Amino acid sequence: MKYSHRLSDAVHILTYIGASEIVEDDLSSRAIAGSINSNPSLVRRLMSSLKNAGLITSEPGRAAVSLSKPTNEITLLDVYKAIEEPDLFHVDEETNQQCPIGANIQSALHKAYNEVQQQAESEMSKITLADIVKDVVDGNKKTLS
Amino acid sequence: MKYSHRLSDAVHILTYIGASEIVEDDLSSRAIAGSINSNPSLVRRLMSSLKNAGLITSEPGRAAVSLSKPTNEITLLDVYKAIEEPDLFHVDEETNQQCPIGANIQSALHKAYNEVQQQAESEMSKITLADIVKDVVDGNKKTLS
DNA sequence: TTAACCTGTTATCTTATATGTAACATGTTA
DNA sequence: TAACATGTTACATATAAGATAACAGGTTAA
Repeated sequence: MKYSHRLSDAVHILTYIGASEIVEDDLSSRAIAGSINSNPSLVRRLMSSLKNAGLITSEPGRAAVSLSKPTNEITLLDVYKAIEEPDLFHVDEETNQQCPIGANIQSALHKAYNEVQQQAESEMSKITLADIVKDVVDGNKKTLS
Repeated sequence: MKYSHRLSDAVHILTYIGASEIVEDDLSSRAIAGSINSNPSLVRRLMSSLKNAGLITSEPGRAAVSLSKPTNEITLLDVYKAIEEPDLFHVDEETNQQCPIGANIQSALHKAYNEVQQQAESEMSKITLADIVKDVVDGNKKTLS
């Protein structure tokens, strides 16, 4: 998945909810889809994952989604784990076990990838939805002034 | 691309070259493909990218590829940049510019993603081909003993 | 010099995935 | 009861990775 922007759209949804004071107060999937320039079904599917991860609260029939936690307690890592595959890189699991290289490269790569993954996740855990919302709100103020 | 193992296969190729003393000394694309359990054409295409990045040296007609640098001077980051798209995450570039959120989310996400990218790349630059080769060779010794 | 091998490149096919879109069961509200 | 919402599923389309084949041209050894 190289051309995916699921994570971006999921953050967009959370930002929309968290910064709803600067938009018309319509939190329907249709209104959020309008902001993303996508469609309500995509939004509802992403929201389903966010809901399963405990990041948002919603009810059938009511356009009344809300964040389950304050924006400074929702990290980029939380969204990543709710939405994306767990691993940034993938080991080729089909290497030739009869070859000394093929038989040992998988564990060597897993070890290397784990180190990169940990650093990336550590950084993601430092970035909160509050940071994103602030950047968006500040950017909007700048436009208005 | 989510299910890609191009990076793993590229590291596999470099490891095969760098640890060729523990395999039969055949460095043809056919032999390397045999270790990956793939096909020679894929190997040659990846090698083409590795060659463009200055990591390996090869000549048409001769099965005599070699590393352009010592294994401890080739990092995982070098391979990543030679093979993969530059960005781990992708910003949705189609957001609604008429919406305060849609108009400002892109730059906020770019900023956040850049921080994660930098940490990941920093970690990748610390992992060298020498580390991978060592793990593979050690793993092989363990099997033989 | 010729047969057998190789590299480097391109093209095609298949498969996996993301997204767009529609549909529908069901809940909510005025 | 009409209008609108969510939550879920199904399907079509677009994109990308990988498998495979083909071929022009270089290399090597008998």
